[in-house]
Amino acid sequence: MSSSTEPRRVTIHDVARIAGVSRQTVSRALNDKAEIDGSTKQRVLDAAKALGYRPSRFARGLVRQDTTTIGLVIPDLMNPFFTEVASGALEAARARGAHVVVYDTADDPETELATLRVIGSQVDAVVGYFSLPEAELDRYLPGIPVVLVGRDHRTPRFASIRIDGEDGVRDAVAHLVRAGHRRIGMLDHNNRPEPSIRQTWFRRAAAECGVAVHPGWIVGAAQSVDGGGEALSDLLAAHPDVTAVFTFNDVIAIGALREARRFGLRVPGDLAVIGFDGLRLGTLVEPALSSVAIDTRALGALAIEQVGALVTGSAPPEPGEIVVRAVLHLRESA
Amino acid sequence: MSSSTEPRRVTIHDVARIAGVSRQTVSRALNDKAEIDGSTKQRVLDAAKALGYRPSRFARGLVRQDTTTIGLVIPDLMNPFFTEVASGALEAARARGAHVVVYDTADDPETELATLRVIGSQVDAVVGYFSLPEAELDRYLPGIPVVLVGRDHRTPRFASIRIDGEDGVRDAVAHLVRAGHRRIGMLDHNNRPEPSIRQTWFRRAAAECGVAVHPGWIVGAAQSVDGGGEALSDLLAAHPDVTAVFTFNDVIAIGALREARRFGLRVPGDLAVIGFDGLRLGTLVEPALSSVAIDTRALGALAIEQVGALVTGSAPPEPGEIVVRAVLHLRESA
DNA sequence: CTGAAAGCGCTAACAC
DNA sequence: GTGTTAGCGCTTTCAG
Repeated sequence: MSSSTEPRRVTIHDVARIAGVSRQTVSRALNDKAEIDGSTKQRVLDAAKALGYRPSRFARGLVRQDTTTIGLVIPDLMNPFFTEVASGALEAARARGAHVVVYDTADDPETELATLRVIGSQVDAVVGYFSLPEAELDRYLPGIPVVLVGRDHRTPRFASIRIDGEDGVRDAVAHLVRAGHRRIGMLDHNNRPEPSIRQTWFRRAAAECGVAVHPGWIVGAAQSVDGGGEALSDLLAAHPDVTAVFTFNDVIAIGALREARRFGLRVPGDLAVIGFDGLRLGTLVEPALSSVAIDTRALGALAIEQVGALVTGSAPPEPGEIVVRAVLHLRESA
Repeated sequence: MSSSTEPRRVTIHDVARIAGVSRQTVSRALNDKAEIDGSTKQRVLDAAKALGYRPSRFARGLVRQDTTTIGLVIPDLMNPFFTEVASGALEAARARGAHVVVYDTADDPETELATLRVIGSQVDAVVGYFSLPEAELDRYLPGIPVVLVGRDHRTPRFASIRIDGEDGVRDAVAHLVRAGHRRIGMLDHNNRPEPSIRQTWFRRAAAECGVAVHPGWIVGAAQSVDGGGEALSDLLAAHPDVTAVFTFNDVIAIGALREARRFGLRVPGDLAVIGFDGLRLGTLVEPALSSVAIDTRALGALAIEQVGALVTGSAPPEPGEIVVRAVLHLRESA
């Protein structure tokens, strides 16, 4: 979308000419400065309106460099988790007087790369969820402050916010075990070949609670409601004796809830379900979803704070220095 | 958040000095231009990295004015309707190579005003949901292309996208009547004193179908799930004989669904529910929500297209010229 | 292949 | 009160 097709930009110079004053006076009138005659000011304003003049944000930004624009990169706005994070980020940015350009990478590395390519010249700092290696980020974002959310940084000039759900997951598993569950499955994500860190927490917690986790009890799920349903279906087909599931996130858990209902299983009676994220959405489904909850909006706000700190020249934190902890929220599904 | 506290900006001039070349050569190296010696280029790149140089987006934008930045103003990102619209808008913007700065006005006129005050100098065009009168918009957005979503424009230089749900609502009411319902209530919003246009459509449809609408059958609801629940509770307390409800939107409908369940009512057996918006969310609840559906993502995309047209100098459309129609999606709740 | 000059549109200083 | 002079940092001519 280029503006170059337009006839020619109306500049402050044109307004000055029409109003019969200098450019400086035009500037004064437009910016509500004190030292200007009332009638002159009105004349300038009229001329500006008549010409359809509007100041160039670039020229203005160039001379009084006082606004911060932050690029917020998320994989999928339609995923309620990222919506909540974005919402918190927007609110924090507004409080700081910063502007936020939002980029949705569609959960796709190509799109993420394309975003990286254009973002550098549009914003003062970047915060978000990336899948690309840091070398790539560093390459396309030379010198630009970057805050990685949900993933530790290695590049010294970056910052990151770690999400620590280990205690929360331990509480979740302990809760299930206390309720008598011994065969607890997990619906992990299937985005990447490696198991998620959440799966690691889950296995560790199970071991600590003294319950074994059969390899077949852990199945991969696409990160969607349907994906969660299918994964539960697979799990139950192979291991109908599983009595509880922990899921990679709430979206998957909600799919599992729905699938359980279709199976004729009662939750939590026949099958207990605990998700991860603590989305608002989890309170709307029936039964309400128990979850290892992150304060998502606070996470978004924290991300903005961190990026603001980098912009104003603070030293980047150590990896793992900034942490958001997830805690177990028990509702009805377990 | 000001950058003025920083020591001093590293400019292209500094890089040129360190690399022992002219500024133009630096520019050439940085922008991957052809006419430059390989070793010179490397030297420049090294110097740039060593100094932590990064080009000023303002200076760059000033000289090659070729990127469009659109301001997207929405009342509440946490409301799934606006999330979906925003998502569609982001995707369309990406396709056009435009950048989108998102502003959440928190459904509050003060915040909306504050947003207007800063947005004008940050974006090339504005699109979104506003509650303020056009005179105010025009005042703070002088000369800037504006697209109003869900509300007709009067100011000639503006554009607007009308949402027409009249046929869809008629279909919804006709469906209910066909199913035997004669006492159909409505949960309208209670944001503003006036009844919503959706209520008007509802009354008109009911009249056409030959069913009377008792004034007490229409109650106001806060635009939230809880609000929907409370409103249904009020309605049923006063008029337990109502057998179906149409709601201002899906969020309210989902609250009604939940409340009906608490009341021990079966949906659609004891109470039929039809919402408005057609949110994804409606497919996740139990029973799945029937709704007069808008293609929200297409709406967002259309908004971006319209604003793009204005930016490139197209004549603004007439009020009511651009229309998105809502159609009845029958699922389980009616 | 590289440099010098000119200017993008605006505002902060300083004159008058 | 208003105009003049200098840039803000960058890229685009156009010479060499």
